[in-house]
Amino acid sequence: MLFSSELIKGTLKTIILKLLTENKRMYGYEITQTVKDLTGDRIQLTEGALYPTLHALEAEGLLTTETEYIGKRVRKYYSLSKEGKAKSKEKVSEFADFINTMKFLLDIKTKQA
Amino acid sequence: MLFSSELIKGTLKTIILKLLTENKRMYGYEITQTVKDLTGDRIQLTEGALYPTLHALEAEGLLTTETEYIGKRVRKYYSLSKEGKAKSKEKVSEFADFINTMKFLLDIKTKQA
DNA sequence: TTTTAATACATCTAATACTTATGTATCTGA
DNA sequence: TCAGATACATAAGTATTAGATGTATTAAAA
Repeated sequence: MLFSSELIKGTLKTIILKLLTENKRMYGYEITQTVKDLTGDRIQLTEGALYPTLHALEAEGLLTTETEYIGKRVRKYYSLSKEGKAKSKEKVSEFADFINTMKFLLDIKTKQA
Repeated sequence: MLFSSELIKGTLKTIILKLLTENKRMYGYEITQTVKDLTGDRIQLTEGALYPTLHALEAEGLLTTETEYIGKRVRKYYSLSKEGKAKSKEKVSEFADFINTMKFLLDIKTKQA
């Protein structure tokens, strides 16, 4: 990863939930590629982090799954449950607050979208 | 802490280095109070996290120390070494990039300073 | 045609960082 | 006088995750 991995710690769940808010359903590999593409290779999720996190989110009842076969290959799609949608908003909002707090603390100017 | 602690993970060194860039010298307790004040109680550093980190930064050669007595009480001041100053810029800059990347990824609008 | 790279799932170990708990001691104000 | 704040610090336990490894299929290149 381009970013020191410590930085990304704690943001993985938020990233996954947000992506699923916008894409309805995604599978693991797709998530890694989408994040890679959207961040210009700056964030590359490792499988060792991704899959345990997906399983954890599912166990928390935030994600539901459906399995499909593409040819002989299994593909497992993840979607947000109702609670997942609520949690997603909450997490993104918390992260936005965090960014503002840190911007102030570190006196950072960010680009405006 | 108001922020879920996972969010703050990986930012402690950056916060310390940045504060020392602006204050020349600070002692541990002062750092915890300054962060608490500047963030409106949203980030409260615990001593169990702070002191090991200060010692680690010192061991890396990024900080220098001087001990003073206030009455009979010891106070240990930390300052940035030359390498520490460089590292501070680097860390803050990396974090700024990280924020921009995450803002884009999560589609967040932040307040401009 | 074979073999390499990409797709796609997943687990395990070791390292790291942090929280929580604990410990010591001084100073100040009610 | 004694509780709360100041001030240092370590230790044990928890959690996260990078990196390694494993399995298998499919597509593309050599």
